[in-house]
Order: sequence, then C-alpha cells, then structure tokens
Amino acid sequence: MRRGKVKIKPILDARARDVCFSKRRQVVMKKANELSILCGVDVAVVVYSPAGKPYSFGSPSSQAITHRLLGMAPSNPTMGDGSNGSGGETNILHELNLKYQQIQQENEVENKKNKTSQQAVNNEHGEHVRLDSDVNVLELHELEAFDSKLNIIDEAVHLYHVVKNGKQALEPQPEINMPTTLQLTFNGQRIAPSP
Amino acid sequence: MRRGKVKIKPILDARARDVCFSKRRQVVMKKANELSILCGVDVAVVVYSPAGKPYSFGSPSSQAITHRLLGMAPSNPTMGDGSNGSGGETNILHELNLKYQQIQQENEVENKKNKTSQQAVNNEHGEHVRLDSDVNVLELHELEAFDSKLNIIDEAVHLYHVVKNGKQALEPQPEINMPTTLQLTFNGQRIAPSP
DNA sequence: AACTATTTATAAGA
DNA sequence: TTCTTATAAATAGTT
Repeated sequence: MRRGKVKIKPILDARARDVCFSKRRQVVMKKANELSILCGVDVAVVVYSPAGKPYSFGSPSSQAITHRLLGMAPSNPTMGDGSNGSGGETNILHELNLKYQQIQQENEVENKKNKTSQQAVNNEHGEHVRLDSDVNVLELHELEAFDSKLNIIDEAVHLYHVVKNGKQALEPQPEINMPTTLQLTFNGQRIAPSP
Repeated sequence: MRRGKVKIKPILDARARDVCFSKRRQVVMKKANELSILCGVDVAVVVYSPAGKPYSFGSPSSQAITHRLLGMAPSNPTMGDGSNGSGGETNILHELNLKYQQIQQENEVENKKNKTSQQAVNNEHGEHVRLDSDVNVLELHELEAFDSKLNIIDEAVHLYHVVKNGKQALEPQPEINMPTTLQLTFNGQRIAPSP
C-alpha cells in the first residue's frame, strides 16, 4: 500500500476516481472550514463531482446575506483587526461553523471512545449500551446547530423563490422547500425519521 | 512541538494566525488542484487573508464554475466539452434538487443502519443509559445533514444574491477571479509547477 | 468500510 | 522569514 509518493495525474478507473473524489472532497471542505475558523477569514469552495453534482462550502461568503435574512445589520465591512469575537454582534455563520467544528471534534472523541471501549456494556438482550452523560450534551449541540441551519436555509430558499418567481410562488414551492426527503424534524421534537 | 492534536479554534495571536493562514491556504489550494486533476472535476476556491487580500483557485476558472452553478452560459466557449452539452442549461433549481436527492440518499443509508430498535435503560448507578447504536447513527445522520445544509445554504444564498442584485453583482468583486497565488492553470495541459 | 504503510501537513521552536 | 522536527492527518491500495 502506498508505495512511493502518489503521482498527481488523472485517475482513469471510474471507481477508484469516485472513491478518491469522495475522500479528497471531504478533506478539502474540512480544511477550508478549519482555515476559516482558525484564521477567521472568508473561504468559499465549490466542487463538482465526476457525476456533476455540486458541493460547496462557504464561511462568511454568505455572511452578508445571512445577516440580511436574519434581519440583522450587516457587520461593519471594514474589520481590519479581524477580532470580532469581542462580544459585539455575533456572526451567525461563523458561530455555526465553529459549532460544526466542535461537533466534529466531539464526534471524533466519541468514536474513539467507542472504538477503545467497544466492549463497554451489553444489556440483557446482548445489545450494546453506554452512558449517555455527554451524549446528551452532544445531541444538544447538534440540535441547536441543526435547528439554526434549517431555519436559515428555509429562509434563504424562500427568499430565492420570492425573488425569482414572485410572491405567488410562495405556497407551492414544490421542489425545494419540501422537507419531505429530510424528515429530520428538529426543534426538540423527534429527529430521526424513525424507520 | 506539536504536542497533542490541534484544536480548531480561532487563533488570537496575529502573527501565529498569519503564519497558519499562509500555510493552510497553500494546502487548501494545493489539495483543490490535486482534486481537480486526479478526478477531472471543476473546483473553485476563494480565500481572503486576515488582511483582506483575496486568493483564488479555479480549475477552468472560479468564474466559470460560478456560472455553471448558476446555470449561466459560459462567457467564452473555449472548449466544448460534453459535460453540459447534453441539452439545455443547468439551472440552480436542478442543482439544488440533485443535492436534495443526495441528502435523501444519505439519510436512507443512515436509516438502514439505524434499523435496530432502541430502548433506554438505567445502569446500576441509576444513570440514564441507552444503546449507542442509535446515538452514533444519529450523530452521523445529523452531521451529514448538517454538512449538506451548509452546501445548500451557500448555493441558495449565492443564487439569491445574484437574482436580487443582478448578474453584475458578481463582477464588481474584481478580487475573486484573481488567480493570484497558485498559477496552476490546468486543462489537461501542464498541471504542477513541476517542483 | 476498515486497515495500513507511507507520505503530507502542522505548529512550535530556532 | 525560513528551516527543523515531533506529531497528527491524509492517502491509495488492499482486505
């Protein structure tokens, strides 16, 4: 495995290419996210899969719009210091990105815990069991972020429809606003689609 | 040096932040370039330094990808590749629909993983306990949805921006299209600066 | 999807 | 700023 360094040239095999794409795309997005958080800068990434599906990441590239959507005044565009974390206006997207990163870190921790202590506990049915002490906290974090996310996207998409098709297009919104596929109802209610 | 793993949080020290930015920016650009070459896909990256200086990378060009994302005709028909020539323009709605399908698929996968019914129990310490299978699934589930959510937000917001302010609203940002840092112009031609 | 040998990337120190 | 270095992360191929 991995004999010698890898040559950067087009991968001909479709399967290998798709696998590589999937892995590397995640890494690019992850690193873009890390860069935006670590350095507090604007980052935007758009990637198209070999099949043509778009993936994108943007930290405060959509910051202004987000603030607009939330009815907040756009933060001062000339932030020379860059240290806006003093506690004034909160950058929603940046916070969400931070939370996202936090979730990832916590998730990694949890995964490692699971791996190391996989033999933790089994209940009488032989099913794996573990304490949910910090699990609840983790879920709360995720729920909060998820909730905010849903709200923002709904508003963004909603606004898009209004601007594009006019106000009469509010009700239908057949394609986009349908949370049909995502049965991830949030808001403290149930989350999983419960198969 | 490098004791323990790095925690992703805003770097307060300006110098350390600049150094980190410089290094990580190069890496993001490099990996974006490698991704575009290895998998033959379109990639665009825009990064603003802490000082506000823009750096960008794009496989055909960040502008072309932006146009593709918006379903606009490319400015210069340089190469008539068969990617989008199948018929008609790829509009944002279609792209968003594809993304939603993707989310749906991901959710379905996670749901299948989550088939085992769960049940909360209490351990000998009286602490609340539950099966971790659904917890893990739930975490993954939310993370994936969260990630996808970010993507959708960015695109929807971007589109909203364009529709609201017009196409020219994209151009006035002369910084974005600057291929400043990486001169890795790629098109099947030369790729790496040949170290 | 998990594993692994190897290469890269990273942050701090010099 | 560049170089070094100990450690972590990423990678491609295999299983």
